[in-house]
Amino acid sequence: MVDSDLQYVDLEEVFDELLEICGPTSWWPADSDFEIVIGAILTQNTRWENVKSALYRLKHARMMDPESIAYAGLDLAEFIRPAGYPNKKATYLRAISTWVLDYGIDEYSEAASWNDDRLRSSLLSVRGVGPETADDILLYVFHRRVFIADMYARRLFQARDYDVPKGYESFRKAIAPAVEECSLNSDDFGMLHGLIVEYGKSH
DNA sequence: ACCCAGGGTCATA
DNA sequence: TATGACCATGGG
Repeated sequence: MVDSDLQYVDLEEVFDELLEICGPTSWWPADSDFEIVIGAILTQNTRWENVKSALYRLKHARMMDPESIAYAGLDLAEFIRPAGYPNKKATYLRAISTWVLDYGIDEYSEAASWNDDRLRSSLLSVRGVGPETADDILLYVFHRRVFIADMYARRLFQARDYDVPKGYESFRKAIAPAVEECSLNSDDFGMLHGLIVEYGKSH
């Protein structure tokens, strides 16, 4: 049998199916948009339980704001150590926090006025922000209609005999027509990603 | 002890 | 363009 083409995936059907199985999920769990940005960096190749510990330590140290992190010293690495790669991620957190100070993340910010492509490429220019992290921020902070083409989504569609191209960007490009076509809004896509991850964890 | 998680960078070919 | 080494902690 020839594998099905991702461009014809019915994402609404997938959404309804997973919602039926898993029930509603609340993604992205956070107290603020800035915390989502920080969490998106910290969770790279890292379990969420470890990230929660690091986020708690930052909040407890009153550092959960762009100024504190952008100008933090060597101790920043110690606060986030539970999330792994402390030296790398401390550098990344300073970089994205500087970006936030420059362009903003609230609805009246300069960044919010950019279209999806410009916003995405600007995020990708930040050290430590790759395609998946950029999409996390586009979806959960800027509320754009974005499909997170991560490993969980890959496994889901591979299990359904779809031909999923290698690499994040190739996968994303292949499913882009289905994202365009479907009637899911930004909040739906946010829930969809949560459902795909929760479903993936339990299978 | 071994494997991997809600990835990305950089050097190399 | 596409691999591979590297980054680091905690849970199974």
